[in-house]
This record gives sequence, C-alpha cells and structure tokens, in this order.
Amino acid sequence: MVTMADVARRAGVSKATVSRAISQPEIVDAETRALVQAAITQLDYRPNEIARGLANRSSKTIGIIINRFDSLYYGSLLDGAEKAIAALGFKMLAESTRERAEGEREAWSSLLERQCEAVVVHCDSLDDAELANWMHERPKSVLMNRYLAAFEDRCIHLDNRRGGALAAKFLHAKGHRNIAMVTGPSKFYVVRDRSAGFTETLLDRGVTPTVIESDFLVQGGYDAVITLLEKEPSITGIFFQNDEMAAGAIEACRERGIIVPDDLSMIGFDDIPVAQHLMPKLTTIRQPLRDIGAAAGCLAHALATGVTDTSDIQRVFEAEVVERASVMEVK
Amino acid sequence: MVTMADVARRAGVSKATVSRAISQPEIVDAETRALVQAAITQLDYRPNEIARGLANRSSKTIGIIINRFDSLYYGSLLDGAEKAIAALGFKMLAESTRERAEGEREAWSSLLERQCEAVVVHCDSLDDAELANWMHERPKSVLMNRYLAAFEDRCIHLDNRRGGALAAKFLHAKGHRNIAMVTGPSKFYVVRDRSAGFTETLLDRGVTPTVIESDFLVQGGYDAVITLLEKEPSITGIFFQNDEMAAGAIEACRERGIIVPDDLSMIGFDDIPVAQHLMPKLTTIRQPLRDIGAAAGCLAHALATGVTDTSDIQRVFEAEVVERASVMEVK
DNA sequence: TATCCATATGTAACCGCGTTCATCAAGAAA
DNA sequence: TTTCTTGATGAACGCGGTTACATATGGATA
Repeated sequence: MVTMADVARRAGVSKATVSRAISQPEIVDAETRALVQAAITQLDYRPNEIARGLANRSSKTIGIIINRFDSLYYGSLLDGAEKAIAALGFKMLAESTRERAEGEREAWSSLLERQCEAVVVHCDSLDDAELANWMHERPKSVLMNRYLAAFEDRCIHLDNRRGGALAAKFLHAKGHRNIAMVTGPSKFYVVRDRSAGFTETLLDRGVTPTVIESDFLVQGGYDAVITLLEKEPSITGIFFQNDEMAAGAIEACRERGIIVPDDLSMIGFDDIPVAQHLMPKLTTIRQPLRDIGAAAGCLAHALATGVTDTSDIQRVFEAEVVERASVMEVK
Repeated sequence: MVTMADVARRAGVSKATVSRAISQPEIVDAETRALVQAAITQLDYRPNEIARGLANRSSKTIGIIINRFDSLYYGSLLDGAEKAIAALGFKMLAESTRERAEGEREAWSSLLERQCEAVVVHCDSLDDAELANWMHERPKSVLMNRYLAAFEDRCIHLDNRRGGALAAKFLHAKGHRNIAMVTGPSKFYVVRDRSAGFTETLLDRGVTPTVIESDFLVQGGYDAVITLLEKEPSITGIFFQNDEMAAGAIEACRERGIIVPDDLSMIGFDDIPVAQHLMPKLTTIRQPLRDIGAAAGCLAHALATGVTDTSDIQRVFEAEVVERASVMEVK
C-alpha cells in the first residue's frame, strides 16, 4: 500500500504538506502543489479513507437498516436514500436483517461500530420499547416507515392509516357494501395501520369488513381469496394489503372462472411495476417509496451534520389511488 | 464517545489488557476479564471498527458495484452476495453507478479508498480495456456477469450465449420458423452475448431471425412488437431479452386482439416474479441470480483472505427454460 | 535457595492521516 | 540595517486500536 509518507518522500516534502495539498490545496504553494500532484499520480496514491476518518473523527457515512435487498419495496427506498445521501457528499452503508429481530440488533451494532454518523432504521421485528431505546440513545437516528410518537420528528413514514382509509373510501364510493380485506402478517407495523384505517373508515359508513390475515405473498393471496369466497360468497370487493397477494388472487379467480372485476373487484397496495401488467390491470394504492427514502436520507444527514432546522424535510407522506381496471362500479 | 482508554481506567487495567480481553479472551485471567466485561457493559462501550481496521490493516469488507438498487436483478445479486459474505464474517459495502461510466469509476475509487479487501464489479458502461486495467491492478477483484478472457478465473457469470441458444432451440423445437428477437441496448455485455447465441443457433438450423433493438423496458417491448408485426407479419415466435419487454408486448397484443400464444408465441428472459402472473403465464429463461451473487461473494472473500485453491467455486452458471403458457407448438 | 518457566499484565511503538504550533525565509515598514 | 509581517513548511502529537517486547509474579525444578 502506498501511503502519504511515500508521496511525501517522492515529492521531497513533508507528510503535512501532502495532507494540505490534498485537503486544502489553496494554502500550499503552486509549485509545491504540482510536485505533490505529480508524485500522487506517479505512485497511483489513494488516500486511506479509514485513516482519514479516524483522524477526523468523521466517517461521512450514513447507515441504513432494511429487511432485504431482493424486493422492490426496499430497493426503491434504498435508491431514494442513496441518491439523496450521495448528493450531500456522504456514503450510504446498507445492512439487511432478513426479517429477524436478532438481525436487526446485529445490523444496528454493526453500523454503530463502523462509526456511521447517523442511521436510518427500518425495523419490523423489534417492539416499540426496544426501538425507543435506540432512538433515545442515539439522537442521530431516523425511523423509516414506522412511527413512534415520542420521536415524531425523527420518523419518516407513509400515513398507512390514511392509505387504508383511501382503499375503503374507494370501494365504498364504487358502491361496494360487502367488503373484505386480506392483510399481511400483523407483526408488521404497516399492516396494523392499514387495517385500522380501512376498518374504521368502513365502520363509519356502516359496513363491517371481513378480515383475513395472510402473508404478503402471491400464494397467500391465492389461498385467501378461495377461503374468503367460501366463507362469504356475497363479497363484491376485496382490499389486498399488497399487490403480490392481489396478483395471486386474480390468478385464483381466473382458474375458477370468476371474472375480475365483473364478478369481484380488487384493489391492491404499493403499485409495484407488475400491477399495470396484470389482467385486469390492478387498481391499487401507490406509496412514494423513493421520496420516503430520500427524505430519510436527508434527515439523517441533517442530524449528522448538526443542522437544527429540519422543518423543510417532509415527515409524513401520503398514498394515492391509482385507478386501473380491477374495481367495478356496483349498483 | 467512550473509548478503550475509558474502559481501561474504569476497570483499573491498561488499554492492552482491554484489547486482549476483547480479541483473545482466553489469554487474560478470568478475574481480570470479568472486570473488563463489567466496565464494558457499564459504559456501553462499542469497539471502533474503523480504528480497529486501521490497526489491523484489514477492513473485513468486500465492496460491490452495481447499477442500481431498485431492480430485482441487482437486488437478487446483492441478496446472494450479502448472505454469502456475512456467512464468512465479512461485511458487504454496495455502491450504485446509475448506469453511468463516471459512476462506475467513482464507485471503484470510493470502494478502494474505503479499504475494501476485495471488490465485486458489475459494470456495463466501461469498455473491456479499462475494466481489464482494473482487474490487472487489483488482483483481488471479481467481475460479475461479464466476461474477460484474460481474467477468466475471476469472472462469475451466466453463460448468456447459451441462454440465448436455449431460447432459439426452444422456439425451433416447437416448430417456429419465422422468428424475431427483441434485444436490450447493445451496450450491455449480456445483450451482445444473448444475441449471438440466439442468432447462431438459428442460423445453424437454417433460420434467419429478424432482430430489433429495444431498451429492456415495458414500453419498449410494447412498441417493438407493433413495429415487428408491421414489418414481418409472418412471424410466429418472438424472443424478448428480458421479461419486462415481453410483458409490454403481451399488453400490446391484447389491445389489438392478437392472442398469445395462439396467434403469436413469446419467450422472455430472467424469470422475474411477474412472469408467472402475466396472462398468459410467460415462458422464459431463468438465471440463478442469487447463486451468481453468492459465488461472486465467495470468490471475493477467497481472494481477500489469500485462499489459493478456489476451484470449488463455480464460475459459469447456466440458464434454464421455464415453460409456462406463452409459446405454442406450430405445425 | 537459586534458577527457570509459564502466565498475566503493562509500556510503548505503530497503523495512515489530520492538525497544531514552531520555524524559517522573504519582503515591507521603520 | 533592524524589526515586523506574512506565507509556506516541517516536526510532533493525537485519533482508537493492536501488538512486540519488557516486566512481574508464583510455582516447579535442580
């Protein structure tokens, strides 16, 4: 490894001068600077960011904890976050938990040990108490797509309750009165919120939805719709808490000769790219994942650099209905 | 920040003892060790991995360069790589390039400066010469899904040529003789290989395919199939170099009353999760992305740790046909 | 009892870089 | 000529750990 000392020797100056020539070129004599530059290129010297971070007590890194990489949900969040963080001159360090509580703790420790100056947390397995502990101990941490009232201004999230309400209103407005909902695993924060918003809204309108818990997977949606139609054949509209489950349900219906949306209407959640290529094209609730990731990255950066006024960073994002062809008006 | 010195003071021992109590507990007296442990938990001390890396001259980190996070292609590769790397006790540091050559260079520099002990490279914009330079300068680097003959044993990749051939053979075996191919942007390495394999195989069988270059996007496939059918109405089978384009094409056909596969057969590439929910379900060529990522991670780790015998790590992976319902037998 | 060895701990140098502070040369002011 | 600035540079120390080497202690051995 070629170090600063090598460059200094080669250029016939001291290490200090090399350091200055790199970090503050203006305060070093033009002639000397050229000498140093030449030595750097000749030796193909690359500053050691690790050592530099140690000396500066700054890593210029923002950590981010997610469940997994192979999902467009997390991929979009990461994409938004990385773009924002990079634009601010920082690096993003992502760690996945594989949806295990232990994985979440490991990721947290790992990111802190690697001196991340702030960390963005997307955790589903840990309970509120432990998470609150984290947020309390590390004031430079941001919660993504989860809400803790005590740390309200460090939470960046979709208003899932309103998202659920949106689905309810949409189905109700289209005339549906026999309505069901297929949820994801209730351990997920977003599931509980979407469910609450959906159910409340319908109850307000005098409709009691049938609820069935599933697993966010295609097969789960497939099975759920079958169970549902056996139990409650009068149902005309179903809200699936993600698009994958809706896709499975559409398949199940096709195989059974049930026509969507003529016989049964469906609305999903997320607006994954598939949604618009299903047959019929899926009406769904879209969430601005990229924006959420970017906001979380910005807030983390602000906390890391000691910016106090973060009022320009949006904390709560709204979902919107994307109307396609899977919900039909009933009379 | 609580440092080792703090712990030492608290426990009434020297820094060296604390260090040893952490890294080599067995060589320190049980009593002392307990003292140190107590101090560590009392102070909530976390070793500074950055400083530790400096002292050890090892970061235990493997870098990985990808185009973007928000794609299941890269997501799956990352997933496979991270799992493998974590299992070996290393960390993965991912950087995205946003498909710009400059982004690739920046990522490369950044990963080296952060002292990654090896780096996995997935680059499409850089030409072979520059890439070869990298591979030459850094013997601890691995090329993923790209092939450079001079660095054969550091390339982990799908045999795209054979993948293309597979599609050709499949269509030909089903009786198709008027065949077209819709490719991705020819700047991509995989595109050139898939095209070569496909075309060669058909020429061998006396068929000359119509080729049209597109962009790997849904809309591109939509447009391509329309152009194609105008130009060559006799075509009965089309190979799309990824599933997204096939999805777009299916949509275009549905809108025009062309029945897939009765009127027109289609085969895709990748086997993205959508493929099985399209209507009709898409017959496609699957590539084992997770395995490829894992192999790249393993090889990088082997290089990083100086393992010389890496013959047990698979370098070339094979695609396979996943037959569903979008290709019909013709007589 | 003197010697030796094993074990346990402390001391200090070092990893690669940043930064303070002293130094020095040269030009301006007196 | 002397003194005071001013700008450029180098020596030394610190960042938080690791580790070779030195030191101290106690028991076994001769």
